[in-house]
Amino acid sequence: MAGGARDPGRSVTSKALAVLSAFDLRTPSASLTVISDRAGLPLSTTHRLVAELVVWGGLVRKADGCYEIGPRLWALGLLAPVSRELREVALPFMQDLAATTGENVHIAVRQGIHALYIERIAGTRSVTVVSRSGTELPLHATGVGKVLLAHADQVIVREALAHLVRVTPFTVVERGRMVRQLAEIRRRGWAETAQEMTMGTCSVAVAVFGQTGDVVAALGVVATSSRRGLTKLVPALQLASRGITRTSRR
Amino acid sequence: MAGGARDPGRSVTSKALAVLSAFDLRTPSASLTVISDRAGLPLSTTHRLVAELVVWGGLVRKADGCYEIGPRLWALGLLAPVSRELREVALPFMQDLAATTGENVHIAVRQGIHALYIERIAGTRSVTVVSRSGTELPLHATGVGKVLLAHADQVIVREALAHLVRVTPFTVVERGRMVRQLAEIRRRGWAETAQEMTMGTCSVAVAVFGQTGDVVAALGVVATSSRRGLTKLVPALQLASRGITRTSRR
DNA sequence: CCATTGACTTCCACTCAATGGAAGGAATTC
DNA sequence: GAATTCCTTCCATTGAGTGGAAGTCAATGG
Repeated sequence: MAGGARDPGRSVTSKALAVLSAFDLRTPSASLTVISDRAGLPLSTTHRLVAELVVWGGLVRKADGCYEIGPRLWALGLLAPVSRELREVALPFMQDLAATTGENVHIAVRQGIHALYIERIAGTRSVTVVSRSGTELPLHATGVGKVLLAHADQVIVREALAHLVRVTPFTVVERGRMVRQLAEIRRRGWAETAQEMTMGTCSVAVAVFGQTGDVVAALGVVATSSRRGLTKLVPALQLASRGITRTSRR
Repeated sequence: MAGGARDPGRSVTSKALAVLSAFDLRTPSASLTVISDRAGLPLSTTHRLVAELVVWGGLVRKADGCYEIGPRLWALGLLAPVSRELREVALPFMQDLAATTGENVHIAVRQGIHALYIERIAGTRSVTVVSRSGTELPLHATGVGKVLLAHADQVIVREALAHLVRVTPFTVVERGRMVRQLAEIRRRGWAETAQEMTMGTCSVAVAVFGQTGDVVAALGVVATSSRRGLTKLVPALQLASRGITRTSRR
């Protein structure tokens, strides 16, 4: 009866990965039907793939029947260089920054034309923030993003300048102005934003260099303070950035 | 010619997962040949699977040709409950503990008969520690492990008591003594170890409760101090534990 | 300079593992 | 108790996956 009406051109692996892709920040937990919908796969196929992922430990079935990402996949993700090399080294310095400044501290790397947030440490003044580990935000509207863009390849810069999406009324969407800002960031060594991503919050950020002198990440502080107040934190950020560089790749 | 000599009884998915399983803490980066060896798959099959994983973003190829876990897999792992619910909530409390006590703070959950370390915060006195996020250590030889075991199901306790492996000369390997220690831990609300996992380091730990009153994790401090000194930190640990419970599941 | 080695990539005819519609359960709602 | 929702199992069909072999490329060394 069945069997014939396959979905040609799609590998088993791609289907298994589609199942995993069904999970994201807004859908960290999903029922079989939801997974099947989101992955665009027949229910029976999804059922089989999910079962295999559960046996392996990549997914876990909760009491209510919904599936979640399992510890095995979590532990595997920790092996990624962003976690194992960057986060591991940067965390103590970020803690010190958060403790002494009282503000939220971020570290991010560039992923295409987005800033990928690796870690966030909440300061004591704890502003509510949009970013979380794993979040991607546009390069042009965030402090860390501007730093990463200022040190990116020309191809990336051109790509990013072509997508200056307006997020708030203060987002810089004029190419010429952004180009001038990027030059300024390279010159003075730090970037700033004022309500360009979220209304009511400002940020400053500096580059984190690898042992070879290339920019591997950006370290930033986000707060509700005025720009003036945040600018004072630049020396502390630069100190932490140097510490991270010195500590990495022992 | 070929084609016939398959490896029957093994699904494509299981092979793809075997490729991922080739990566671990000791092998966070591997060449195609190494992956093929570790996964027990023919080179050409490995090649195809790896290529698909790279396209998806689960693996990344470095300049030297070796593969590493990619950002996509890392971000996916962050969706696991241990990270999204527990770590996210516990981190600020752990930071405070590390800042005020100056010692290394750990949080771990039980995974079978092992303590799975979720996060470690280095104190200012920074002892070198064995644990890292994602590490699994025996329940009976660690402070957090003993807490988790003391509140575990009888089936688990029996299983764990059957595997009291000696790690150091001070590891508790006598069943009767361990049973008495577990009862004591339940009674007074905290566990301690003295050089039972690593020579020269001691630890104390307390349970972290979920909203329903069940033990979901264990919070501990590891240091080179004497047991006497560490015991003083129990109230601080208990305070942090309560804070974590209160903050979770808003 | 060419032989050798090792690591990776591509090729292709064969075949069995994957397929997915349908039917059967189980639990919940109306 | 009928309808609905969600999950699980079944099975004949077939094309996606297979892996040995041959080809490519770079590095080593005689």
